[in-house]
Amino acid sequence: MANIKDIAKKAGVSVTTVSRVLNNHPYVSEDKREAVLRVMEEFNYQRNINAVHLSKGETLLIGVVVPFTNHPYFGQLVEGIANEAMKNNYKLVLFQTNYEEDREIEALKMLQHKQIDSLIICSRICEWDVINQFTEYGPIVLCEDARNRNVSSTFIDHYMSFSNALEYLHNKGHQKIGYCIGRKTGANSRQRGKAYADFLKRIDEPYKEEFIFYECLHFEHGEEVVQRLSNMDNPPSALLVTNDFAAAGIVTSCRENGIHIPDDLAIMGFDNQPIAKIMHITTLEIPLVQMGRQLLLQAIDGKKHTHQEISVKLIERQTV
Amino acid sequence: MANIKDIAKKAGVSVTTVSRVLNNHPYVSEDKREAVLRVMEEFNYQRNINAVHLSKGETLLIGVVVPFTNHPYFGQLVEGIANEAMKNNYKLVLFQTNYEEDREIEALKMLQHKQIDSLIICSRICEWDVINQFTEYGPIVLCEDARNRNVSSTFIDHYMSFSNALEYLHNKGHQKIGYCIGRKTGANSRQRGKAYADFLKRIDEPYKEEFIFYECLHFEHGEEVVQRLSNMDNPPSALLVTNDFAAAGIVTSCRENGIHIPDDLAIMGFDNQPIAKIMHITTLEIPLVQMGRQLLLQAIDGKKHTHQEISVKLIERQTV
DNA sequence: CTGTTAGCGCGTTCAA
DNA sequence: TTGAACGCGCTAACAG
Repeated sequence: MANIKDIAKKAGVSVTTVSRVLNNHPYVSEDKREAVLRVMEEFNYQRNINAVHLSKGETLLIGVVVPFTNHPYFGQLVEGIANEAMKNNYKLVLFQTNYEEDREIEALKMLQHKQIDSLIICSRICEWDVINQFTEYGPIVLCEDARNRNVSSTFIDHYMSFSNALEYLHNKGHQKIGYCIGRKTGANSRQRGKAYADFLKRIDEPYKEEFIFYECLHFEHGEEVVQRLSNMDNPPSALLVTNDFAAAGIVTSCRENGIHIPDDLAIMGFDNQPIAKIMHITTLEIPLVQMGRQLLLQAIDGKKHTHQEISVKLIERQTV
Repeated sequence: MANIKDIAKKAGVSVTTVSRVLNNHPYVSEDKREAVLRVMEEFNYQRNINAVHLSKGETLLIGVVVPFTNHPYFGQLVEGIANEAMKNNYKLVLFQTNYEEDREIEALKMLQHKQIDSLIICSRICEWDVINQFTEYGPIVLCEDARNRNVSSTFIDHYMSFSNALEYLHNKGHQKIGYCIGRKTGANSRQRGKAYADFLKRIDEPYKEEFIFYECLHFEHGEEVVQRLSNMDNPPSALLVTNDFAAAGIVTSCRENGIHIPDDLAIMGFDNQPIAKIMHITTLEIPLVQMGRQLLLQAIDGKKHTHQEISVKLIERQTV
């Protein structure tokens, strides 16, 4: 493939001049510019981006770390990131980690090696000391409260949201409340767990491990939850479900099993995905697409570390 | 940041030797290797990947074009691609196109400019003449029957599958059959449309435009379908729904509206997503994750163009 | 086993 | 306005 030197020779100018027309610099006479352009056309010239990257030290690539691609929560988040990336002429490198720490480290290393300009971590398994080792190499943006850290972040106050949701259920007359969540650990999950424990103390209810359902990520997991619920002597009368699809699965499964919602069991979802509307699920709206946008903007800003709290909204429907 | 030359100087060897230990080449004495490693440690040496890319002419990056990230069909496909990419030490650059041709062209141009080694197009809006302009720059892999083209492909025989599915419904006693699909055009959609038209001719039924439902992508679209169905004087008695989530939405919406499945309306889904199992939806299994794997392997093979047909399997459950 | 050297393709300073 | 020359950091052919 022809390179800048070939073009220069053929057009009878220096590589510098070619480079100038390539980058729309001033100080190139119109005739030379045209000559260069003509030769480029003739040779079907393609500039080698990697050489540009090497020369400039940036790639216009931004890494995005997600545990799973195939999940509506991350799907919406990535959608927001992708849209904003497009607008700003950045491309995304997707890291699907399955919550394996090595995959996250790979992503961090790509930042270190300058193959990506910055890194957005939508959810992580690795500890802070790991991330801290890489903050010097480029902007890192988290999707969790990281205000006291050396990175940027866009986040929800999960402690507060969860507390409010629990309070809401309590005000509706529920005393025995359980919750379904994706995973046990994780910054956001821990916040929610703490909110739950504190809430129980406040209303003077005992903490029951069996009222918490983990690995609740997809629609199909609703069935397992209802299964377990049916086998309980003293099941919760309300469930906070941190994902609308899982909530929809629970609602569907309840119908099949003759469990009436909200009378027998109240369900409160999270995210306000479209499915929640169709199935009339009361939910806490989290503007994921907008959060994605924000994450990307922080990633390309990179100036200093910023932190943006996003607020949630209760959407009352018919499952509570 | 220290570079290979600094390391060489400090370690008292040549850059070549440093490069050799960097790439695990043989022919490096143990003491020199150790000396180099020690200096690297000391300087916290980071190799500049872009320089490697420039030198080698490859990036270990593979582009993936999808219309939407946030869709279970593409979610599963990308999951398969991502898993296989991980195994082979490739990373993915994600292009979310929203079916805008310009976005697809951007991806093709990144191939042309060698920022990615090859490109997987999961679904496209652009015409073949556009793609043909880029085949010379690197392997392009499509997720549709492209056997007579200058690319590789992994595909389903959608004409055959759709025909079989229609035949199955017909054998179950259905004469008035409609279908729901994502979009009007697109290679796969056209194949299905043709199968549908041919089938109607075969059973001597008139082609009714109102029996076809477009833009049926998500769970929530099921509601609209059922809405339209309810307003028909002479609605179809069976529906082929090319997406299990949309099928699930239809099933759910039917329940709410007192339409009994399968007696009033038979539903046949596609993909065999987990939701289909939970909701007992009869469906055509499409091994998307496996297809994703295959797509990636074709992308990194690149030797010559290969074409792989994937077969589907009917999963009988309770909605037909 | 080791080092010299010539690229890879482009950006950019500096002098003209 | 222009171009020579150097630098970006690394790989690999070749010579020793």
